[in-house]
Amino acid sequence: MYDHSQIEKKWQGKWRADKANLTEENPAKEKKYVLDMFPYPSGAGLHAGHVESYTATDIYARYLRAKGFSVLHPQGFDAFGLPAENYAIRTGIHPQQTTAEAIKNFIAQMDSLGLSYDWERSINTSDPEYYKFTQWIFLLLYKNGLAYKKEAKVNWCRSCQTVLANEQAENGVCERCGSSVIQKDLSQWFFKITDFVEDFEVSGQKIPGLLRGLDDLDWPSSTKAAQKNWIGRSEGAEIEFPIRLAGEDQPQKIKVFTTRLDTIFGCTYVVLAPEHPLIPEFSGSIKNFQIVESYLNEVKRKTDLERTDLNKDKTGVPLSGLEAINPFTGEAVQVFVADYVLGSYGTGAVMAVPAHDERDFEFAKKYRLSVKKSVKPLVREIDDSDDFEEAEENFSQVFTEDGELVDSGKFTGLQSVEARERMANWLTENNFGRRMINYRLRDWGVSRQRYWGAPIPIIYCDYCGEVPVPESDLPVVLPDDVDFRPTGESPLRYSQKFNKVLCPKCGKPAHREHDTMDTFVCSSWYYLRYADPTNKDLFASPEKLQRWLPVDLYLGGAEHTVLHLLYSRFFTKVLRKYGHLNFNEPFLKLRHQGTILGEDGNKMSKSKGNVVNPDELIKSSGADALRLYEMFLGPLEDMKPWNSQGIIGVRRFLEKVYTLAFDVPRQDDKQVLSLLHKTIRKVGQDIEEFKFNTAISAMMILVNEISDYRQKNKTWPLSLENTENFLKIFAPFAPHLAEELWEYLGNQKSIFLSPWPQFDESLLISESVNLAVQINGKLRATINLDPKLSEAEVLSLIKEDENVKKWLLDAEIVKTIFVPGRLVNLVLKNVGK
RNA sequence: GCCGCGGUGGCGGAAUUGGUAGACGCGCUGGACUUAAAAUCCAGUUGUGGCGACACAGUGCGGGUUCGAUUCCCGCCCGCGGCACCA
Repeated sequence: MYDHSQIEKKWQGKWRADKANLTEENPAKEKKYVLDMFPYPSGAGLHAGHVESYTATDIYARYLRAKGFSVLHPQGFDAFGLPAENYAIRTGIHPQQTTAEAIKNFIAQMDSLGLSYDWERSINTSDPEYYKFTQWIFLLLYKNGLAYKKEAKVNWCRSCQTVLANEQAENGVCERCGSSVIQKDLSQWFFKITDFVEDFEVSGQKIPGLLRGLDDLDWPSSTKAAQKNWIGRSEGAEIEFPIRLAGEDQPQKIKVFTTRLDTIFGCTYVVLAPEHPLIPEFSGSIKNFQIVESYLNEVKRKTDLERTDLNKDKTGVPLSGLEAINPFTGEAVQVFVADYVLGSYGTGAVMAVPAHDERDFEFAKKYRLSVKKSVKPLVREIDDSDDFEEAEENFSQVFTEDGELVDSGKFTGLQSVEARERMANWLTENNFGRRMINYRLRDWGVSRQRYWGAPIPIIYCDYCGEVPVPESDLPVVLPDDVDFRPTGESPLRYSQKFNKVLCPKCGKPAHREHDTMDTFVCSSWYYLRYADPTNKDLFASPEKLQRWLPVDLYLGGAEHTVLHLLYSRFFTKVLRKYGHLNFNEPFLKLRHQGTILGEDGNKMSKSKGNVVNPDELIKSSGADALRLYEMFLGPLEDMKPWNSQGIIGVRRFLEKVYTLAFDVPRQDDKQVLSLLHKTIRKVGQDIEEFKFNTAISAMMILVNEISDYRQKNKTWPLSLENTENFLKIFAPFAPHLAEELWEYLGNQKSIFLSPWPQFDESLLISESVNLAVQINGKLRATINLDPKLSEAEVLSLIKEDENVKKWLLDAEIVKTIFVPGRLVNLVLKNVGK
C-alpha cells in the first residue's frame, strides 16, 4: 500500500535533520538563481496558485542541482502592508504578531509540499535587520537627488484613510476597498524613476535604461509590452504660443506638446487643463472669470472615475479675452479650459486640431468651433477605388492618420513624416519651441500615512530643516506604542518614543518624518538580500552579489507585470549607477504562472465557495500527488480551471510507480530501454522549457509500457541501474516517493545528491517505425518497417500493400514525396478511373 | 480605440515547429472480478454511414500558398489580459 502521509512525513523530517536544502557554496560549480516572487504572509495561508508556481520552481531547481549547478533557491516574506494593519485596527492584535504567525504557517505548509527552500536564507521585510537597508537605499536615493519631497495632488482613499499610488487607484477606484478615490494635496516623497527611462552612463559605459533594457530580457512579450505601454514614450514637439490678452501682447507663453506637429495649420483653438498655472495668473483679467472659476470647482468635485469617463460629453469654457498666436500662421485663436486635457501629462495644454483629432473634433462640434483641414489622405499607388472613396468619406469627418499636407503654407504637399521633421527644425530656428519626448510614467510616490511599513529615515529640525538620518543610526525602528485607529495621518505621529529625537546636525530637539514607505519599496530589492541575508553592514557584500546575481529564473503572477517588476528594475539601475552592482537587469528570465480558476471556471474566491485548500489535498492525496496534479493540469503559463476529479489520474500513476518498482527479477528489455532513454531526453527538455505537463505525460507512457510488459512477462524490464535512472527523472516532480523507492533499492545517500542521467543517442533510434502512406495528401495506409530502408525499397514494399494497390489501379504516379522514417506521399493522376 | 495572447473531442490538454490531428489524463460505455458496491484490470470512446474492411467530413469562419496546413499568408468573427481623453 502506498501510504503517502507516512512516506512524506518521514522524508520531510529527514531532509530537515540533514539540512538537505542548504545552498551549496561551491565556487567550482556554475551558479543558478531560481526565485519565486515572495508571498505576502496572509492569514489565509497558501492557495492553489502558490502551489503551482512554487512546485514549478522546485522542479526546476532540483533539476538544475542534478545537472551540476550550485543553485540558490530561497523564499521569504513580503511582510509589511495594509491587510495586517487593517486586521490590527479591527482586533487590536499587533501586526507583528499576526505576521509572525502567518509566516510560521506558510513555512509549515511549504515544507509539507516538499519544497526545497533554503530557510536559513529566508528574509522578512518587516524585520529591522532587513528594513535597515530599505532605509539605506532611501538615503542613497536622497543623497543623489532621486528622492524628493513635493506638495502634490495624491489619490486619497477616504475609507482606507491613506494615499494610494496611481497604480493602486486604477480608474479612480481604490485597489483595496473599491471605494472611489478623491484628490488631496499632501506633502509627499517621490522617487525619480523617470530619470532612468533612457540609457545612462557609468564611467563612460552606456547602460540601458528602463525602456531599452527590456530588449535584452527573456520575458513574456506581453509583459514587455505592458511595461513599454506603462512608460508610454512619445516623440513630438513642444510649441510656444505667444499670448494676447484683451488685444495686448503678454510676456507669457502657452507651451503645448504635440506628436502631430504636421497638423498645426489646422489648429483652431488652444486648450488648458483646469490645473494649468496660467489660469490663476490671469484671474483678474479674464472677463468671464466667475464662470471659469465655477467650472474649475465643478471639475475639482469630480472623482477620477467621473473625469476619465470616456462616454460622457466633453465640457469646457472659453477664457474670454485670451488668445493664443499660432507661430506658424501668426493667426490668433481662442483659448479654452477643459478637463479633457490632463494637467499631469505633457505641458498641461494642447493645440486643438479638430480636423485631425477625435477628441478635439468632439469638443469643437459641441461648442461649434471651426474645423480646418490640413492633412489629406494619400492616394494609394494601386488605386483601389473602394478604399479611396472610404478615405474621402473619412476626410469629411476626422482624419487622424498621416497623409499629405494641404493649406499649410510652405509645408504644403509634404508628407506627414517629413513635414514633422522640417517643421520641428523651423520651430527651433525661429525660437518657437523644440523637439520633445514625453512619458506617461510619473515619478513614484512612496509616502504612506500608515504604521505597518518601513519608516522614512528623515528628521525635520526647526533650524536645519530636512535632515537625513545618519547611516550609523539606521535602522529607524518602528515603535510599539501606537494606536492603529486611522486618523488620516500616520499613527507614528502620536508615538512618544518615535518622535523624541535630536537633530543629527545641530543636536536640538527635532521630530521624525512619520510617514512610512510603500511596500513596493521593500520588495524592490529583496532578491539582492538573499545573496547575503545576514550581513549587518551592507545590503549584500560585493562578493556574494558577484556569486549569485542576477536572478536566472524569476517566476510569479502576471499581476506584478508593471509595478513590482518596473520598480525592481529601477532600483537595480540606481544601484548600478552608484557603483553598488555591476549588472544592468535583475531578472534575466521571467515567467508567469497562469491563474488557476475554480472548478466552475470563475476566479477562486471565498464568496463563490470554489476555493481549493492545499492542506486538505496534501492530507487526502499527498503532497506528491498535489504537485504532480497541478503540473499536469496544463501549460504553466495558461489560465486553467481546477478539476477535482483530475487528481485521481496522477494518484493512480504514483500508485503504479510505487507497486512496480518492487518487482524482481530485473533485466533490460530493448524496447523498454529505448523508451526510457527517449523519456530521459524528453523530461529534461520539457523541464528546461517549463512544459511540465508533457514531461509527466511522457513518464506515464513509460510506466504504462513497463506495467504492460510486467503483466505479460512477469519480470521487470529494466536493470537496477536503469530503474534508478527512471527514479532520478521522476524525483524533481515527486520527491518523497522517489526518495522512498531510491532507499528501497538500497541507496544510502539521498537521490538528490545523484546526477541527472545521460541519455544514449544510439538507443533512441527505433528498429521499426510506422510509416504513413499518403495518396494525394490523404492517409491511406500505415506500414511498419525499418526506418533505414531506401526510398526505392520502401516504394516497392508500399506497392504490395492491399490498401495502397486499389488506389493505384488506372492511375499514374506523377510525383513521389519521401520523408525517411515518416511518410510517403504518392501524387496520382486519374485516381480511380 | 491601441498593445499583447489565444480559439483543437463531453472536459484539461498533445502534435518532433509544414509531414499519420486528438498523445497523456479525467469522464463516459461495455466486459472481468464481487452476493453487491467500491477499488482494480481488460476493451472502446471526434462526428456521420456501414456487421465489417473501409469511406466521407473535421483543429472559430472565408479565401490563398503547397504533393501535404492545427502549423505559413490575406480578410473576418469570438474570448482573455494590459493600457486608455497621454494630445
